[in-house]
Amino acid sequence: MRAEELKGHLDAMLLAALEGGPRHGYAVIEALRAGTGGRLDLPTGTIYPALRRLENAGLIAGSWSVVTGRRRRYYRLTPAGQRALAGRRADWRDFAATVSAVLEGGPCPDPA
Amino acid sequence: MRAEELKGHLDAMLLAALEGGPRHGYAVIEALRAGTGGRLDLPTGTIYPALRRLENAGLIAGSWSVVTGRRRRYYRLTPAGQRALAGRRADWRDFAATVSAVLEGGPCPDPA
DNA sequence: AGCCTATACGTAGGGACGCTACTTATAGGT
DNA sequence: ACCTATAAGTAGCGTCCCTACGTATAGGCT
Repeated sequence: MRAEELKGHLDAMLLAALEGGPRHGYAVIEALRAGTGGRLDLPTGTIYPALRRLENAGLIAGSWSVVTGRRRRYYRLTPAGQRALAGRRADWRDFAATVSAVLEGGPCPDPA
Repeated sequence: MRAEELKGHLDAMLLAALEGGPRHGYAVIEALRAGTGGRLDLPTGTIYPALRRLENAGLIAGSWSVVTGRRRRYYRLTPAGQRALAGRRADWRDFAATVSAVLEGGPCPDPA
């Protein structure tokens, strides 16, 4: 997975990863890795700033808790986040259809 | 189409737009617009630098010509560009499958 | 003649974003 | 004592697409 490909689609996947219930950052990484058969293995330097960004945007809400001595920050989707997720899903479908039309569609005939 | 979504996928679409034969920049814009039903309407400030980038990378080759008094730069795929296009197509399929698995797949069950 | 639009190419600068590399800290196994 | 897994975070970097602008010709309209 090339890095540039991901740009603009990470937020949608993070929101989707939180759709099934609150998760902390490390668990999000593992959920995405497991959910994609290992194809998506994001570094912490990608995840943690992205979660902060989503939190600042009001799409997710975080809270600290301590489990077996380790501090964890659990994030849950806010109502705005659920709406954003629905929008991002629609965006993705539209985007995927557009790119597929160009890449998978036959070569554009020369209009000349 | 949000801007960030496109990142990393433009090159593949430009290569695909040139697969049917040489085209100049302005014609590439129109071909992509027509091929996607107007969903992809890229500004010239996106296309021209991108074509330069692909040319510098050796994936396309450009040559000037003059048609009805207007100068045009026609680009054609190089053999390396054809190989790159095949690779990018495979990348796209893999990427699309990965994102779809996360967004369209059911919510990841809580392992707890 | 004067003006506007379409055609056609280009650059400069900026904003957004994900990654690399590094730091801090606890739990548990060898 | 050491190493790995778990868990969170930051600083700085590089890439990339877009906005805004500049240049020029062809052709239609008034």
